[in-house]
Amino acid sequence: MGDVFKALADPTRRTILDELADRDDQTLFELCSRLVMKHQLDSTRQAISQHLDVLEAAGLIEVRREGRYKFHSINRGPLEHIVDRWLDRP
Amino acid sequence: MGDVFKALADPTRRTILDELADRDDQTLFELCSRLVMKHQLDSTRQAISQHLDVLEAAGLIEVRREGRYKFHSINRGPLEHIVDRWLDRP
DNA sequence: ATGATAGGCAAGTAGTTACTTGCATGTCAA
DNA sequence: TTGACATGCAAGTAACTACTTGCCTATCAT
Repeated sequence: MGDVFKALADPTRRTILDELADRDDQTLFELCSRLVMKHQLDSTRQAISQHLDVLEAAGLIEVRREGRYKFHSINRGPLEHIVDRWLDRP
Repeated sequence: MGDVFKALADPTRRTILDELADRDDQTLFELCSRLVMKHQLDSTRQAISQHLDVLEAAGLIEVRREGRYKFHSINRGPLEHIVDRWLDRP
């Protein structure tokens, strides 16, 4: 199991989460083009793919295969209470 | 201004925040000994000092000088809403 | 003043991380 | 089956990060 904080440490990965929060169930190519268009990112497909691996290992995204496509969705679970250890809220 | 997520990416820094959440207003030496005692950490003074610099740059701790002492306290402000961009809660 | 204490500065090192590069696998449409 | 498309794998590189090491400054008690 990957480290959620380490996964969030990279700005590109946070932008990927932004994009997936806006639109679920995107393929790698979809993500790449939308990251270029909307977020002014110009990473290669392989770079994005590796970021997705890190995010998946941290449990921050979930994956669904269908034929040659692989759809990625955000999983907000790990985000819910990661900072609660330092906060005094219920 | 430092990156809050990057500051949180290191386990030692998170432990430092744990310790400061438990007891505010600690000097560097106090922190070092308590990290050894309570958290099984054995980092050097310089290592801890550099971690404190990162945490301060990220706004996660605040500092108060008094003579030759420097007191460190946790600042929970930056922690409050860092994940809200991906969550749909009020 | 002198020594002890608390902390600061900075260069160097080992390990990690993001990214690239090139090729391979798997799926589908024609 | 063939070619195009979507993704996977893996070795290499450049930059970064945590940590060390050695010395320096500042404050205080005696």
